[in-house]
Amino acid sequence: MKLQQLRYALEVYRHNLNVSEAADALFTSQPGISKQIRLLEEELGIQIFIRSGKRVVSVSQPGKAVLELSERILRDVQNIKNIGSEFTDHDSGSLTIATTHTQARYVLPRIVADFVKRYPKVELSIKQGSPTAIAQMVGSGEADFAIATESIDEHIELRKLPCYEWTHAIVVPHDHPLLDCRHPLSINDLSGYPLVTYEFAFNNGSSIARAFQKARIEQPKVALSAADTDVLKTYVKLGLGVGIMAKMAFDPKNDADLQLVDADHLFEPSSTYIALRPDTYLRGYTYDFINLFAPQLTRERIDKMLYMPIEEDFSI
Amino acid sequence: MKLQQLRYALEVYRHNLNVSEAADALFTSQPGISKQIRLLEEELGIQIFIRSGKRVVSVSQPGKAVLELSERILRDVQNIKNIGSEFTDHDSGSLTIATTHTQARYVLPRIVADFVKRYPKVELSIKQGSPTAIAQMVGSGEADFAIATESIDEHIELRKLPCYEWTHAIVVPHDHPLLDCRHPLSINDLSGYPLVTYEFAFNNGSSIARAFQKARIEQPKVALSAADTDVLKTYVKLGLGVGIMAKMAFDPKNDADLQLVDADHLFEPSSTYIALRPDTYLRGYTYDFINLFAPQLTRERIDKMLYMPIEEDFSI
DNA sequence: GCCGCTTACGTCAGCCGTAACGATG
DNA sequence: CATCGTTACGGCTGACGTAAGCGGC
Repeated sequence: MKLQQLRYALEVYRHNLNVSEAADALFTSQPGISKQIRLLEEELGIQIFIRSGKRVVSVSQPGKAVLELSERILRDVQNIKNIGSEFTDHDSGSLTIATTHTQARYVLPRIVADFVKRYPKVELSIKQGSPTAIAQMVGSGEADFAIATESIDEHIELRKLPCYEWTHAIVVPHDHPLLDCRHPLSINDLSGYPLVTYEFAFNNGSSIARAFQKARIEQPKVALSAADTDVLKTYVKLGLGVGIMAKMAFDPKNDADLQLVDADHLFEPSSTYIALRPDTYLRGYTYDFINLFAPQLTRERIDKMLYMPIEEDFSI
Repeated sequence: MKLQQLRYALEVYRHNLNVSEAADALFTSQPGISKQIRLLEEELGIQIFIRSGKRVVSVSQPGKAVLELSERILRDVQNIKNIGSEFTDHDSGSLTIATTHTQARYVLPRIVADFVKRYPKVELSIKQGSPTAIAQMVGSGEADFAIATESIDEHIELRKLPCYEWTHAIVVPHDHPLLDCRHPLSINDLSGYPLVTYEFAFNNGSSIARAFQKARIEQPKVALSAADTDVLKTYVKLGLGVGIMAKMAFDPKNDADLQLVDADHLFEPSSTYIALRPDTYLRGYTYDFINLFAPQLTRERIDKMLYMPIEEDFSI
């Protein structure tokens, strides 16, 4: 068994079982791929792929298991290579962060500025996506870690490091009737108006969803569900409704035509997490980035959280 | 990077950093090993081993990390090969069980008899050892799983599947004064006599230790601490003291010169676990063995326990 | 001087790429 | 007939074994 063979099989799998395409992606010849995969199958005594005539049409049941293990093996190979780079050239390499819009737009910029100053040789790339998408990016190794404010898909085994808490706020145009309200706002005050908020705001486990559930308002009227805060603010400015957004995303300068109303008492604070695979070798600068982002997360604390033996409790 | 190179490096490490010995063990030439390791080091840009002159004297810090990952990679490679065997020849292969004396002597025999009848082609081997030793055997992949009654070293990440509960009992010779006791036995009754019990009986977390602690007897007099029940019974027969042993290890036929006294009310029941690495591919017959041992552990339940996403809770 | 690792070199397996062939829809 | 995979074959890299060299204890 050769590492190449595993790599080839995986690449075919990732290219919808198209061998030629996989060959192109790996900058090698198509017959080479075919042959090595057949050799691997021969060695194992099983078919990884199911062929119809000469075409590869699906993955066999044992093939799935083989591909899964191959993935882990190749990830570990990458980990070993990372160890090398870490010690030869400890301040160059790459770092890929998957995150949501709010973080990328309102929180990360100053962190990133610090980071690139300290590590100019690190290729930093930030991938933006939905909470689900970023969890998958980390799960597949496409990103080194995710910064997520929303609950993360639970079926992938990721470690979550809590970073900080933040709160939601209400925004409205200056002439909005909600501002005439003389008492502290309640959820019921809000529910009279159409809402403008994040598309995942009413996901299970979200503090916004919980607040409305507690007030027994099952189906608040949502005028617009935005993927990001900029869109959200734009439509609030247009008078489409009352905005519920992360308070930290309010910018007094650019949002002068909006009025911020505190809502700390309406919604429980949310947590921002860093989520990463427990089985990756972290470069020194990765620890530093996390530390810049959340100062309480020192290298020691991160290691402890990542490698801490797992407590379990199975009842018979 | 080649799998061989990782294999070579690991083998050298396992043979006390002796390259020639590793070469012998792998049935290859010594220069080959040297060269491949150097090539690997060159590719990674780090020294895995530290050399003094021409001798390999220790493992570098990054080398430790590399070896650890290599170990996992090679385990996964073995897993892939196991998948192959499972589908080509699903009732032959090998199964290695690490366990303690009591299990091997009093519980496993009838299970093993059933198993070998069902799977005559499986090479079954049972390794006996102390609780710590068997945990290490599983951790290192030397054994497929452990059957343990005692608490297991926590720092290795093993999954524990509860199998059954059992209780301790008291044994004494027929003429022992303890038998004159007219009321139900208490811990205090016991403490008047020297004890004969297992050497790990007063380990932390043991139900025997807890029972004595609860009765405020810190240092019971232990006449003999035995590694296994047979030794224990032998010395109780000699009148050395009062035996505390697993009730299931009492054999009315062979132990006719001993008197069994129930002690269910004195010691909490203990649990027997099967402990295994969560990252191994289990052969069909392995599931069957576990199921023979603990009928409630069906393949589905085992899978669920092994692959269940892990709940975590880290506070800031 | 013996043990243990490295260097040097010849041999050969096996990986890869090109080209021709075959099957499928 | 166009697309996709297999078979056939030659070139070449690189892994391995043998033999010789050399630094430590």
